[in-house]
Amino acid sequence: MKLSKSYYQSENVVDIARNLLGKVLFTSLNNKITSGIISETEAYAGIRDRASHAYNGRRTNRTEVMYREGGFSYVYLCYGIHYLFNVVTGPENQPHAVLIRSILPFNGIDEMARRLGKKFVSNKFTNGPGKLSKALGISMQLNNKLLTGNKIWIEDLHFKINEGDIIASTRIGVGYAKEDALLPYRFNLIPDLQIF
DNA sequence: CGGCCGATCCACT
DNA sequence: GTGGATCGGCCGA
Repeated sequence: MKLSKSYYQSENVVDIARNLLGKVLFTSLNNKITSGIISETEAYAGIRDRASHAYNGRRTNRTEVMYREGGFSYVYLCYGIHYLFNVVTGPENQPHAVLIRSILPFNGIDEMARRLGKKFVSNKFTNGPGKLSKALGISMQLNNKLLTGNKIWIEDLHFKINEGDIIASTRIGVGYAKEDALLPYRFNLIPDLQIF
């Protein structure tokens, strides 16, 4: 059920970003399992992508994990407040990553509501990269973790996604990336898709 | 060092 | 539509 190491190590990060739609992101923290169906992703394509933290081969403590082989988590603090979760993909030394931008709450709804300080959970509480991290309990302690391990992982539960269920568009918040800001590297499930 | 700013979100108006 | 929260990464001196 868990996506395998070889899944993450395939070469084309844009294909992986598209293929991750409909897969299910899990965390298991303090014996609490929570999960959500991935409904929005963005590809960050290595050292040639001006929007990527690894653009032009930038290699720092923060970005080091991006250079590992595919199948590790890359979590970082954004705006001093929000934790953003990425999937590292591709072979070693090719710093590709997929940002998970939105999930549909699936397992552990009550625990997610508790983390969010809400009485209930709906899609709109997990429809942003900072929000879904809060719901799933993702913070820096889940950085640089194997996605084939038992703290954070992704499963294929065989929800069928068709090409027509996917909308491609430009990435959010990367205006600084010049011409690369125009790349169609963002993928959404269509809004009212019936998965079940 | 100092200073700028970000792969965001929410509460305002 | 605007601005504040909040802090670590990054770059240039």
